Amino acid sequence: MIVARELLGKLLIRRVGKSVTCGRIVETEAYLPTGDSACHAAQGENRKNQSMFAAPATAYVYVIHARYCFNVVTEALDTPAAVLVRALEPLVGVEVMQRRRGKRPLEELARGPAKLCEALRIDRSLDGWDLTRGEKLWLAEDNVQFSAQHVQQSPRIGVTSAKDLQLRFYLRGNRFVSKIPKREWRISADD
DNA sequence: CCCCAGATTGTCT
DNA sequence: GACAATCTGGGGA
Repeated sequence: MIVARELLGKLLIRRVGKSVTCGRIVETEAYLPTGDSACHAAQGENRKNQSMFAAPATAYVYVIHARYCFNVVTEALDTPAAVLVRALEPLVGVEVMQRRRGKRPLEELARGPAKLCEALRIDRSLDGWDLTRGEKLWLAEDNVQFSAQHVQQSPRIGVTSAKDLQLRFYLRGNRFVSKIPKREWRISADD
């Protein structure tokens, strides 16, 4: 949950051969190891979710509705928690993303968890990938400040259980965020 | 095997 | 905002 906030503003970088694509994280959701029925590991470990039980900074990539979604594992070994990255602001390799996603406006390239996976070509082969290796797929700091924007909190999108938990975080006013609630009811303190 | 959930998306009204 | 298309893997028979 803390990591979900910390990941906002960070860069997600992907290299496939010579082509590099990179985006700034503007929207995340936390999935907790306990008391969260929406967490994929709530029913214990299986082949599909086993990378959630891996070390922190492991990638957890799963398939849903015939699409991929990308998570960062956040807790210690055998404690299944992860942060879903829901939206990116495309920064590097826009043409490559457009080739992968079809020629769409900039806002449509990575606004949504499965859209960003298509734009960065993230698939199940990256499930369990160590994000600290600094190759293929990794995270980095952004030089650009976003202190002018505040972190907004809301319930998670699309979940059918634990709807009440406010575990989604996004940059208020950012045009690359996938969905804005009718009412923005709670603002978490900005660092 | 069969059934079906599911952290989605695109299209249509 | 409603809804159908899409498909993998878990769980039951």
